[in-house]
Amino acid sequence: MPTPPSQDNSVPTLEDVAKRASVSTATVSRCMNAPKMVSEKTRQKVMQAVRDLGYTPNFGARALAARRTGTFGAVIPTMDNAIFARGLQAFQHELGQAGITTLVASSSYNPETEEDQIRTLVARGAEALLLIGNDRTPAAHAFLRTQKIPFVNTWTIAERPDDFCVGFDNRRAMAMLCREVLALGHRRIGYITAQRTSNDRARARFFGVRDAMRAAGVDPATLRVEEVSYSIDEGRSAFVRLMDSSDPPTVVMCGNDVLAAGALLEARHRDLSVPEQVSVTGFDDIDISEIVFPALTTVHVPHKDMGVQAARVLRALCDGETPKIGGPLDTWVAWRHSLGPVARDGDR
Amino acid sequence: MPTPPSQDNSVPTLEDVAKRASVSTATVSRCMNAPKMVSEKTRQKVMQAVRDLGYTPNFGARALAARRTGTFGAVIPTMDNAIFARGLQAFQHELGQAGITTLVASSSYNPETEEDQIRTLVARGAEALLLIGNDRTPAAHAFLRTQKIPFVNTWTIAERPDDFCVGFDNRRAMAMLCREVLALGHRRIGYITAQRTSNDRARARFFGVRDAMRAAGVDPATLRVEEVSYSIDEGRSAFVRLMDSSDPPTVVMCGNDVLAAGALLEARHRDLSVPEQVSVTGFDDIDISEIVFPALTTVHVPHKDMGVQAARVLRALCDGETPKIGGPLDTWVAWRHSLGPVARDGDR
DNA sequence: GTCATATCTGTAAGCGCTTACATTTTCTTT
DNA sequence: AAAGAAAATGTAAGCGCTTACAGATATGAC
Repeated sequence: MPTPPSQDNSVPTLEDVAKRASVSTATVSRCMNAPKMVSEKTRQKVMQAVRDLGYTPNFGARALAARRTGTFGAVIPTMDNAIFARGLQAFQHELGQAGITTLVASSSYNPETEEDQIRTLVARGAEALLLIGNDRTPAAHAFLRTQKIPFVNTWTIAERPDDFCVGFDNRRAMAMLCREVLALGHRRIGYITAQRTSNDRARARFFGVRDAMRAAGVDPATLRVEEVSYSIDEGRSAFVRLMDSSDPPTVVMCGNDVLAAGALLEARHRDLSVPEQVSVTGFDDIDISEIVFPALTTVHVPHKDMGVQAARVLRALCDGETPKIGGPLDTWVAWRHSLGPVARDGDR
Repeated sequence: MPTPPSQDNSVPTLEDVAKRASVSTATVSRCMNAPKMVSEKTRQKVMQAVRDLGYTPNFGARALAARRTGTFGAVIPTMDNAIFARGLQAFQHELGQAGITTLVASSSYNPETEEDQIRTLVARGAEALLLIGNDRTPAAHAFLRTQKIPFVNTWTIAERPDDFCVGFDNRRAMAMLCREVLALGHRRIGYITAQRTSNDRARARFFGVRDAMRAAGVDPATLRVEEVSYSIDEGRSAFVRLMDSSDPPTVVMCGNDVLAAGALLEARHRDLSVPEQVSVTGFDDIDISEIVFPALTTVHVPHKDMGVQAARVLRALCDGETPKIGGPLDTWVAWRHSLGPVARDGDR
C-alpha cells in the first residue's frame, strides 16, 4: 500500500517525487523532459508518484537550470478594447502549437511603461517579444539590442533598417480610404485621431489623410483635427466639437473604430442620420464595426495574419534562422454603410 | 574612467553588478530589495553599476531564493471579447498599487484547460488566483486546496461553503429582468444561452428566466431555448432559428450581451424593428451594449467592484487574514431601447 | 584612548531544477 | 560464459538570487 501524499504545507518538489519513486532526481527530471531516455518501468513508477503528489515543476527553477523558458512575450498598448485581441489570439495560438507560452503585458500607450514591461517580461523569461509599432524609448531599444532579445514590430512597417516588422502601411491604407471619401465629394473633412505622440500608427494615418487631400488638390490645412485619447466617450465628445463648429464637416474620419463608434453614438443621439447628413469612417475593422449603427465603413487590417506571421518570425529568430519577411501586408476598405456621398447643401 | 559595459552575449547577473561595483552580491541584492540597509555611498555606486549594465534581476532566480513572487494569477474563460476585461483591469490596477503583478490566462470555457492554466500559473509563481465561476474540475479544486493557494471565485455566489466568492446572484438578476419582460406583456419568450455545461453562470441565468416565468404563472416549458457558443455569429444564427419557427417569440432574451448583439444584428438585416416587432435583451452591460442599435436593455453587472474586491480578498488571504466578504453585489436592469411592450397581434 | 553599541558589508548555504559525466545494469555478440 | 556496446540511472555541479550569520567598520559615552 503506497504512502499517502505528504501533507506538509509546501508544494512538492522534484526531490519529493524522486524519494517517493525511489529514484534519483535526475531520473524524475528525465521523465518529465525526455521520457524516452527512461525505461518504461521506471517511468510508470515516477509518473505515479507525480500524480500522487500532484507535482508541477517549478517554472523559475526549471528556467534557471535549463536556461530557456519556452516563453515569448507581447507588449500591447491596451487590453481595454478588442483592437489587439484578435491578433494576439492568433499569435498565442500559433506559439501554443509549438509548446511556447505567451506572456502579455500592456503599456497604456506610454513608452516608459512599455520599457518597463519589456524588462519585466524579459526578467520573467521571455525569449522573444512581439511589440506594437515603431515608437519606443531609446533605452528600450538599446536594452533589446544588447540583451539580444529577438523582437518584432507589428502593426507597422519598418522604420529602422534592422528591425523586423510584420504589419501594413498605415499611411497608404488611410490615404486609400480618404481617396474614396474625396471621390464621394466630401471636402469639409473632420478627423478624430488618437494621441499621435509616441504612436507612429496614429501619425501615419493622419499623414495618409493629408496625402490623399493634397493629391486631390484639397488643402490639407482645411482638415479639422481633434486629438483625443482612446475611448468611445472621447470619440463622442470630439464629434460634438467638430459638429458644433460654425461650418461642420460633411464627413468625420476617425483614426480607429473605437473613436468612430463614439462618433456614431453621438450622431444617433443628435438624430443626425448617417451617412445622409454626415458620414463617418473608422480604421481597424474590429468586431464592433459591424455592430454599430450604421455598420461602419472602415479599413480592414490583417489582424490574424500579423499574429501568425509575427510568431513565425520570432520562432525563426530564436532558432538562429533569418526569417522571411514578406513586406507589408494588405489592407482594404471594408465598405459598409456609414460612408456616403456628400449631402447636398440644405439637406441639413 | 569606468570600464565599459561587458559586451559578452549573456544578460548581466547580480554578480556582474557586484564585481563592477566592487561589493558582494549580498550588498547588491540589498540595494535592490532593502535600500535602507545600505549606506548612501555604496548604494550610489551599486546603482550606477546597475544602470551601466542595464541589469534586471532574473525573476525566476529571485522567486526561487526568496520563496515569494509578488505575482497573482487570473484564469478567465476568454479574452476574445470585453466581458472580463473591465473587471480584470480593475483587479490588475488594484494589485499594481500593492506592487503585485498579475498573470492572465484563458481557458476557452474548458474546465480541463482551466485546470492546466491554474497549474501553469502556480508553477509560474502565482501566489493567489482569481477564477471565474464555481464550476471546476475536482482535480483543480483539490490542487488548490492541497497546495493551499488562496483563490476567489468571481461572477458568482458561493456554492461550496469554504469558497470565497466575489460576485452577484446570476439567477436573481436574470429573474429580475425577466419579470420586467413579462410585465411588458411578453409570453412567447425565446432564450439564447451560452453552453451551460461547466458554466454555472449560464445555468443560473437560465434558471432565473424560468423562475420568473413560473412566478408569473407562465409555463417554463414554453420557453424556446437555443444553446450556442459564445460569439456574435452564433447569437445571430440562434436568432434566425428562433424567428423562423412557426410561432416566433415576441422577445428574445440572451444570456449575455455578445449573443444579444448578434440577435440585434440579424434583426436589422431582416428589417425587423426592435423593439416594435421583437424585443431583445442582454446580460453583462459591456461596452457594446450602448453602441448596438437599438441600445441594448441588459443587466448591469459590477465589473469593476468585482475586480477590486477580489484583489482585496486575495491580499487578505495571502496575509493570513480573514477577508470580509460582503455578500452578493448588486445588479440592476440597465434600461435602454431594445426592450418594449409586446407587439399587438397583426403588427407583424 | 577604550569599549560597548549600532551600522554596514561579506560569506556561504541553499531555493528546485537540469545536465555533463560517471557508474551501473542490461543486452548482444561471439 | 565472457567481453564489449548500449541503455538506464545516479552523482554532483551549478543556474541567479536571497538571507542568516559572522565579521568589519563607524559612532558615541566615558
